[in-house]
Amino acid sequence: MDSLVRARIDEMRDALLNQGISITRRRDKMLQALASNDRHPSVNELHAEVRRWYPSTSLATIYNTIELLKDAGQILELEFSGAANRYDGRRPESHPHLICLTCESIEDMECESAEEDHLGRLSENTGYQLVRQRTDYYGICPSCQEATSAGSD
Amino acid sequence: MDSLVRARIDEMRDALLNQGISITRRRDKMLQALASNDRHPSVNELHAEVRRWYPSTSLATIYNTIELLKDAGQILELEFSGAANRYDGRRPESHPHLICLTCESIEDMECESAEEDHLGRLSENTGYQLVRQRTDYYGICPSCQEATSAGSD
DNA sequence: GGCAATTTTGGAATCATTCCAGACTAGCAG
DNA sequence: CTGCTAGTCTGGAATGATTCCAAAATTGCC
Repeated sequence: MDSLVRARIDEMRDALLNQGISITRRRDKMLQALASNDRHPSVNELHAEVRRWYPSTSLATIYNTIELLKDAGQILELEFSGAANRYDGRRPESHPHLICLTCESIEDMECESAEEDHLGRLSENTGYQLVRQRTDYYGICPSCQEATSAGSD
Repeated sequence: MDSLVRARIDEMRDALLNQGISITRRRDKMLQALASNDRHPSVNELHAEVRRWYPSTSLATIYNTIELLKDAGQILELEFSGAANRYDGRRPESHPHLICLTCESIEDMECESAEEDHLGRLSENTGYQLVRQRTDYYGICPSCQEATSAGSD
């Protein structure tokens, strides 16, 4: 297993332990699923993954664990109204995403800037106590563009 | 009525007419509600407003009109999973918002930069055909901060 | 082994949104 | 004025993600 993945799992685990939350077997599998999946999985995908090891796992447990991780600041939730929410457990801090309107894939956008304490500065300018940010770019991903142009001629 | 509001209504109306969509009385009221409300109303609020004039108006009509406006590029939809979506009919192009986690208010963020053809440039960099962007800042608005500190001492 | 606290389950409840079939309306032709 | 047609609107049912809840299961500890 990738050492970065392992490090990330430990980070999540420690954060939960620090809040007095025990790492049960299901929760452990869920951390693994989150740390090793860069596709920004939905609750259903996480459920399916954990179920591969513990088939009796209920959806409620997945939702419950996500709640714990949110409280611990260890997961980023991308909300959608028409579709299921998606989760980023690899990089829990605010960062921009590229979202394909066709295949619903989501990937992290590499972003040079990320100036230091961006939220802090904006908080001063706006008077808000800002705690997080959401930035998403919506469009058609390269592979869906190909698929479309291939079919059209 | 504010002339900017009136101009915005005409803009939406023309956009719909250009697509062969007629402006019925309910739709007209809805355009007025959207153009004159800067609080980023939810479907329920729009429904209540249109109902003041046409009490038989059903929710489906509101959703339907929103769909028409989205297709015409005349409304910005802010999706949320736990709460109702919110709409910005005054500035349909992508722009950042300040969202209060306590009172759920949403306001436009004035933003100096907005460099020319930002999406176009990012499209080249990423390979995506980007069509819109979502940027939201989440925090506690000034008046909720006051309310909290007032109650705590 | 037994107790107490926590975790998990499964199903019901909630709620925004979508879907749909039938009722309605506006505008036009005769 | 009457009837026709296309488009609009209604009300309620269906959908689906999420939340809630009480009971069952599990865990850690004495």
